[in-house]
Amino acid sequence: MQGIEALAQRLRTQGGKVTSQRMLIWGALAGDQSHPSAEDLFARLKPMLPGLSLATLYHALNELVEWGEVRRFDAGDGHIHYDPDLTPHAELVCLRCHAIVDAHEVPQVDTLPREIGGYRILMRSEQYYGYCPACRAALAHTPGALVQ
Amino acid sequence: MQGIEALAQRLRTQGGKVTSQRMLIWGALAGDQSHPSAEDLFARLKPMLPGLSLATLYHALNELVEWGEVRRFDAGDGHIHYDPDLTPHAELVCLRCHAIVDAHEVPQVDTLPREIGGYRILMRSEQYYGYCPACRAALAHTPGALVQ
DNA sequence: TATAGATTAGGAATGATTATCAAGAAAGGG
DNA sequence: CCCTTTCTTGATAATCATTCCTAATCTATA
Repeated sequence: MQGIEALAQRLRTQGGKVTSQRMLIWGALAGDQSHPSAEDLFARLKPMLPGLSLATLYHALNELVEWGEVRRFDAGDGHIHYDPDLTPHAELVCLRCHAIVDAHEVPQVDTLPREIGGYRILMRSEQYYGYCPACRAALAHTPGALVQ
Repeated sequence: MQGIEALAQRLRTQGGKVTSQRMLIWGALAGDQSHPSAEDLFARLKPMLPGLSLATLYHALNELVEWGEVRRFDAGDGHIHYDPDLTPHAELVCLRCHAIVDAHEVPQVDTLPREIGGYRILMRSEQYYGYCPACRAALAHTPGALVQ
């Protein structure tokens, strides 16, 4: 039920306007598994929307997040990352190099509570923080016991 | 086992130095449930450490995060928030006003896998995004169906 | 106490994100 | 289909959290 049509529908319902920018931004994000940053998306969109402004992109992304269409999260690298995948899944984030990978190994309950503590819940986010294989190897040569 | 003594111990083990700044920063954060930002902490520390530099605070916080002593996360308000509570718990984050509350209602497994997908896991983070009671009320007057 | 190396303070620099506002589209009613 | 209203966009300036840089200071160790 989440096609570009449904998004347009939800936009109109809320009094928002369906513009080519919004549709293309959403289209560029939909199905993406790479957790892109705003700049990643900007570079990707530039060819098909040469006049696009960064401000417009940020604005549209913030709206998508606030409407519960897209999730944003912090990997510790100074960039905000966006993820259109709202199905239950966890991410692995490296504390050292900030690499991000989806963790499909982690079991998930696929029912999201409608409400918790008075909050109306729309999305859920789960991250596991640690050291990626490469950084583990790099840290192994360190005297300390950071990585057992 | 997590006193200020234990932290000093771990610092020394890794070849790091135990400084009053680090101890006070960690002390100001320990036991805090308010998910403070760097600026919150700076204001709190200034009285007891007048010469403290923001750069030092940021540096210390980044170290604490990288060492797995403290968790950082993004509430969407343009600030990084820090949480010293590494026990399994979820947070509720408002997509509109960015209020953050611990969600003790959400059941947790209290065993953290040592490793997932090659990553050495140190911490876990779980957030539920939606609208807080106040924002739900505010949005109820909106024509759209954002909050059913 | 002397030395080596890590850490800090301070301020300048960086750079991602937002604000501003005039110009340009969409929605909706006639 | 035209008009009006309202929302959205683009361009650039502004913001402001965070990081960088360097000399001075402190910790650990002998």
